[in-house]
Amino acid sequence: MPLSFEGVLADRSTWRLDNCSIGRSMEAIGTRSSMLVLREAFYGTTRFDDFVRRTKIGDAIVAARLKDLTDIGLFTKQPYREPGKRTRYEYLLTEKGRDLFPAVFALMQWGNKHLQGEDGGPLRLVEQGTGEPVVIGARTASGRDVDLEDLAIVAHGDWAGPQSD
Amino acid sequence: MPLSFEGVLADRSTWRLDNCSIGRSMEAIGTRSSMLVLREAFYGTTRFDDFVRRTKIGDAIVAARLKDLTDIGLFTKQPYREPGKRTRYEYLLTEKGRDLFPAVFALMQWGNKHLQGEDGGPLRLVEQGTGEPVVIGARTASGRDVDLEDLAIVAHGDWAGPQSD
DNA sequence: CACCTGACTTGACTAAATAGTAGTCAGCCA
DNA sequence: TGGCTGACTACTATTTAGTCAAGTCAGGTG
Repeated sequence: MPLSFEGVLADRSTWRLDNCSIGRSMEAIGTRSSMLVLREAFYGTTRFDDFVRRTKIGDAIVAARLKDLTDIGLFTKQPYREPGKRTRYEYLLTEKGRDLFPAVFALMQWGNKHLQGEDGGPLRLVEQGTGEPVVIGARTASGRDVDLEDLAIVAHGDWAGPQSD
Repeated sequence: MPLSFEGVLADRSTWRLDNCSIGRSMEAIGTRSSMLVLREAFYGTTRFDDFVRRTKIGDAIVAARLKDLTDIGLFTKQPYREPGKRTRYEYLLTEKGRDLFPAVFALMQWGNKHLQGEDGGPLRLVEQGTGEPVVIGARTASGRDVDLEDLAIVAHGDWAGPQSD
């Protein structure tokens, strides 16, 4: 059995979650187009036409996504001006947006391993400078790797009591 | 600027991806219901009615998701038999399914930090036994933490040449 | 000042995900 | 053997995502 529950959560039959962070995250950013826009932003793209060209998503959807993601605080709009052009806006990741990088690259890592051919997909994450391969995974604050079997879930905050239904 | 590109990828204007692993992953599992079913599976749920009860998703959708996810190889169906009942099937995560745990818990971690109130959501990941907090993030093979600014992308496999359009 | 361009916006439509309800069907039990 | 239960399957409706084409509009250029 993967993963264990500790404390009041130990008996899985006595509680159920209705404000699950995974569900909320998926509601906020759980579409292909959101993820591709975020991918591009992590790749350094900031301008509308670059998002459109590099994601191959239509301009209407890119515009809608940038608006949504800006509304929920993943991007900020900064005015910029190219000589001889009028003022436009570029879309810069906020901390909230940047904090998504483990999620986005975990999907890339999984896709590389399981949805591509033998070669494992076109792109790899490495550390800048050293070129060492980079892996997205779980570890403790003190730096130990943790795999699924060694994970546990604990209740946190005021939501500490099980409630059944 | 977050993240850098190395080698042939250095000039972002000369290439574009059309077999991106992030896009493929989202096509395979990029729905709220898939993620919630996977969450439950990581929590140890294996049986149909438990998935239905614990996710609050309707039985029709759970059945569809379990079928999809089994078809693409994230679950296997194993027959089981309770005394006095007929044979049913339980849904067990395959390696391909288990490999998604960084992606799923990265979403949880992000949601805890950015989509919940002050308390940061109801559940926390810790290491079994020690109770140490667990974080999903990037690190090198040799165990060093890497953050976004120190990441780089390199081309891999036969897809090594830029192609523009 | 008419024209053009880039960055969106709008609208019409298709496709996919989700919700809710109503079957189906294998087999245990009376 | 006829009903009951649990695990699905099928159907309809609604909502959301995505495609495509056309329209808007600020402002710089000829």
